[in-house]
Amino acid sequence: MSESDQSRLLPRNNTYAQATESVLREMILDGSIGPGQRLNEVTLASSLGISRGPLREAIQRLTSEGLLTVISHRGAFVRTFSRDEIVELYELRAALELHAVRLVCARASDAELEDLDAMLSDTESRMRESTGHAYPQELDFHLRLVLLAGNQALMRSALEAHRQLSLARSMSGQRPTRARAAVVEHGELVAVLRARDLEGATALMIRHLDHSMASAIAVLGLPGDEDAPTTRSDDRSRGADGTVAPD
Amino acid sequence: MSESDQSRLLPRNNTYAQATESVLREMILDGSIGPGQRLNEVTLASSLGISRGPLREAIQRLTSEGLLTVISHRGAFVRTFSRDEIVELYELRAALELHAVRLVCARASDAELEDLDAMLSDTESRMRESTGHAYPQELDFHLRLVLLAGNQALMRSALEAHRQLSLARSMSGQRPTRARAAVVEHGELVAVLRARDLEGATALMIRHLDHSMASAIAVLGLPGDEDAPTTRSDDRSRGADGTVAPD
DNA sequence: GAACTGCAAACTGTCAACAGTTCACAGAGA
DNA sequence: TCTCTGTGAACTGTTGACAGTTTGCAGTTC
Repeated sequence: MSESDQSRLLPRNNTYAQATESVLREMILDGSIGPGQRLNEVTLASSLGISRGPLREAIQRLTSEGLLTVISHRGAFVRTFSRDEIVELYELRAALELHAVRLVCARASDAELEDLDAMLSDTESRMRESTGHAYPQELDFHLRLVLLAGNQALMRSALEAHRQLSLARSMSGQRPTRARAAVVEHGELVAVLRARDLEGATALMIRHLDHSMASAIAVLGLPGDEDAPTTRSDDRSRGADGTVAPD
Repeated sequence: MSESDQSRLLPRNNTYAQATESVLREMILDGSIGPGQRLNEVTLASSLGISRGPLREAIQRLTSEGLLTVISHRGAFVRTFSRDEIVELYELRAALELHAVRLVCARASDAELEDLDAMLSDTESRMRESTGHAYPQELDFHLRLVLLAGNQALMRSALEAHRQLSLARSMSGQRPTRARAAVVEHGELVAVLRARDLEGATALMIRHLDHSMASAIAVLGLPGDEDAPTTRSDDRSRGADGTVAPD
């Protein structure tokens, strides 16, 4: 956990509740608060330098975003995901991103697709010179693709699904293994998109998501159909840098 | 506004905040609080017999559901929709429901599809004997279809999109005009689904959603690409029974 | 008459205290 | 030794009051 929590929260967001929502989301996604862990309202509020009111509002928002689970009179817990829930999220992504592919194929300008391609090459070169597990977290390739579809409602849903999956992946302490393969598949997808080949793009996207899902589930060690991991408090088994498998 | 607001809120939900969320959502969707109208926290809280805390939590939740818009230091407003936003929501529905069609076609049992068909006939007969604008609001045909896909994440997104469109439709005081046509198209869709004709079902769904969107936009009188209607307070132009165009 | 300034009322954002529930542990009983 | 019950600490849900912002209006100036 970075020690900037006590610092001024309001330069960007003009309300403690909004600022707290951002800070909390970050803490959850980067693993500062591990999956299954409970959020103690009075401790957390005082450590953030605010009172429980704005904190509770932030918790409500993150709950409807699917990052927290709150049980009445018992508290808010960082959400954990069963194998089935992860499959469902990938199915949701397929629904959204396959439609995004259709829209992009029909609407995006050549220049926009070229930008996407350039961004991808940039990622690739940065991955080559780094140790391999530094994946740019800023804005995922898939989210950029959805952004190109030019539909805010679609983007919002996609972002939510991605955040949930990012949290789900953080349930394992594993290093990413599929980053390079994913980038290659992204490249293929952009190529067929630039050729306006909708059928090809659709097929590639389906295969890509299947690979990604298989990798995620394997990494999480959830082979069977077992139930959701129960709420284990104090499991802070993740790495310090917060990078998790992309995609 | 029904006068049950002051009555006990907690039989079903065990928290005032949860109960208030349900009550407020209903009030928004049935038009008790018109689109664009502002929610006065102290007035509303006292009329619900609670304090501002739980009310504010409910407001946060409905905001992230897309039914309210809150502006810092100015208040929460029932959301209004521009033409473009409605188009976006229909596009989102297309993404979700076309995928649902694929899943249902592959997974749903014959018995489940038969149930869906029976439900439809029931709706049809009830529509025939009523005056025509009483459409069963309980659970829309499309949502039942998504439910059959057996994916909670998908269902959640679809439900949210439907609620937003339901609110959008309530912006006009018009009676529904397309209910009968919609039911017919639903019947055709179920027929091809029962034949496991994925291509046919997809085509029908696309056409059906296009019709539905065109009707919604026409009814709302938003022909051009004009901006979002600005926040008009005190526009209570809707009918009293809360029924709005289906679909 | 129009535009600007300053003030007051109304309202939202935040806080600290109270109330009700949950949970863990100690002690009694079998 | 094990199970059950009761009690108290810890925590969440709710409340009422305080603080800061917005907004409309009155008064002033040009």
